[in-house]
Amino acid sequence: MRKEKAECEKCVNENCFIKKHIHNAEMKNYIEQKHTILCKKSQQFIIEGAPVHGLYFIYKGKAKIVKTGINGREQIVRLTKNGDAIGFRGFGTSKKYLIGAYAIEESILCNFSTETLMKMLQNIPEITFDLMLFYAEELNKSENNVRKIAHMSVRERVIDTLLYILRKFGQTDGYLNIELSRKEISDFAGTTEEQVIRVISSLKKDALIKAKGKQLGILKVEKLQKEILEHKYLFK
Amino acid sequence: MRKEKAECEKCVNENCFIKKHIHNAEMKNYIEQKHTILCKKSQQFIIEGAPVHGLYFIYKGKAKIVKTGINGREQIVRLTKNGDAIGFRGFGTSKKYLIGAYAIEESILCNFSTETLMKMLQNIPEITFDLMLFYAEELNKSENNVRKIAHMSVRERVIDTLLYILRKFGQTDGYLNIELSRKEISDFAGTTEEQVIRVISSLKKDALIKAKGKQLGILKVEKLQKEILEHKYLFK
DNA sequence: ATAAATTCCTGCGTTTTGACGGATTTTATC
DNA sequence: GATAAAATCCGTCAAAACGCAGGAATTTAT
Repeated sequence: MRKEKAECEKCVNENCFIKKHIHNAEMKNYIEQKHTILCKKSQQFIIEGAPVHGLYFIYKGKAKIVKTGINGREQIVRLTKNGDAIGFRGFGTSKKYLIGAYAIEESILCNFSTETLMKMLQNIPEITFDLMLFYAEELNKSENNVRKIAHMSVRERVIDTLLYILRKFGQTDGYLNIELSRKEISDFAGTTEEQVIRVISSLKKDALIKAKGKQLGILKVEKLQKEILEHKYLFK
Repeated sequence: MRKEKAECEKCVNENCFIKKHIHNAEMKNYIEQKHTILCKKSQQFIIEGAPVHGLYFIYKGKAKIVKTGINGREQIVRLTKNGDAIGFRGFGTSKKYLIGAYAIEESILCNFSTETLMKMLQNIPEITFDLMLFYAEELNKSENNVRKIAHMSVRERVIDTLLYILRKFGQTDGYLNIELSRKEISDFAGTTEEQVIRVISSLKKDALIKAKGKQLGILKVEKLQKEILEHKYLFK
C-alpha cells in the first residue's frame, strides 16, 4: 500500500492546514514522521469500529466518509478531495468514533499517527486552532445536513446533492469532476437508489441535467437552485 | 435581562471547560469580562441570522438549539443543560452561522464576547484544545443524527429521542427532568407533531412509557432500546 | 473482443408519512 | 377559580416514498 513519500514542500493543496504551517520550524520533524498511502479505487482505508489511526489528508484523489448500521444501509456523511482532512475525532475518551472511509478513485493519502498529531497539537497551538475551526465548520455543515434530510423532499435532496457536488468538485467539458453511482448519491441524500434514478430521469427529461452513464452534467444551475430555494422561504 | 454575576468560583458545573481551567492564572481576567444573562422560559437568546455574540455557557437551566428555513419547519439540532457550551462557530470567515437558541425553562447564562474568547484561545492553548475536542464530539453526534433521521422510521426516531432525553437529563420520581411539547419532540426527531402524538399514545398503550400532560416517564428502558437495536443490525 | 458483473431503468403494489379538521384536555393568566 | 389560550389527541384521506421484480444498458475483467 505504501509508495514514495508525498512531499509537503511540493504539495499544491494550499487549503491543507499542514501545508499552511509548513514554515513553522518545528513542522519539519512532524512531516518526516508522516506516512504516504496509495489507495486504489473503492479501497477502504478507514474501517468502521477499528481505532482510527490519527489524521489523514488527501494529497491527490477523492474519498467518501460513511456511517453504516441501521438496516444495513449506508450513509455518506462527507465527500472529500485534495487537501481535505479525514479521521481523528478526539482521543483520551474511550468512546469509539465510528466512521469508515473509501477512496472513490485512485488516491494518495498522507497519514499522521495519533502520537505525532498529539505532539503537533501540543507544540503548535495555531494548528489546534485551525483544527478547532475546521470541526466547527464541519459541525455547521452537518447540522444543515440534518435539516436538509429532515425537511426536504427526495427530489429536493437529490437536486441539493447534485448542486453540492458541482460546488465542491466542479465541472469540466460539461460533466461533473466526480463519478458517483446512483446508489452513492442516494446514500448521500438519505434515500434509495430507485428514487435517485427516478429523479435523475425526470431532471433529464426537463433538460436540467444530462447523463451519460455515471457521468452527470448540470445544465441549468439557476433553475435547480430556484427549485430548492422556492420551498425554503415558503411559510404557509 | 442582566442580573448579578454568576461566579465561576462557586459554579458546580465541572463539565464546563471554563471551570476546568479556572486555576490558570490568566483566567481571572477573562472571567471578569464575562456577562451573566437571565433568560425566562421560551425566551430566545441567539437569533438566527444575527451575528453570534461569542460563546455562551449554561450556568443553570436548559436550552434548545434550532435551525429554521425549509418550509418554515424548525429543526432542533441540540438540547443543552448546565455546563454546556452554545454559540461561537468560528470567525474571520464571512460566512453566517445560522443557529437560534431558546431557553426551555428559566435559565442563567454566561456569555464571553468574541473578543474575550479570542484572547483566551490565543493565550491558553489548552482551552483551544478542549474546544477542538468539543466540536469533534459534537460533529460525531451530529453525523449520527443524520444517519438516524435518514434511516430510522418515525417510531424508532421518537423512541431514540426519548432515550436520548433520558440519558441526557435523567428521571426523578419516574418522570423525565425536562418538559418538551410533542411539537418540540417532533422538531428534534425530524417528524410532525401528529406522528409524535401517535407514537407516544402507542407507547403508552404498550406500557413502555407513561404520560401526564407534558410530563413523560420512561418505564421499560430495555424494551425500548431493544426495539431500536433490533433493526440496527438486521442485514437483509 | 467477449463474457460476466455491475449498474441503470421502469412499472406497479404496498407502506409510511404528512396534512386537515375538530373534539378534548391541559396549561396559563388574570 | 374562572376564562382564555394552548396543547393534545384521534380519525380520515391523499401524497410521498419505498421495495420488488424483470429487463436494458454499461462497465469491468479476462
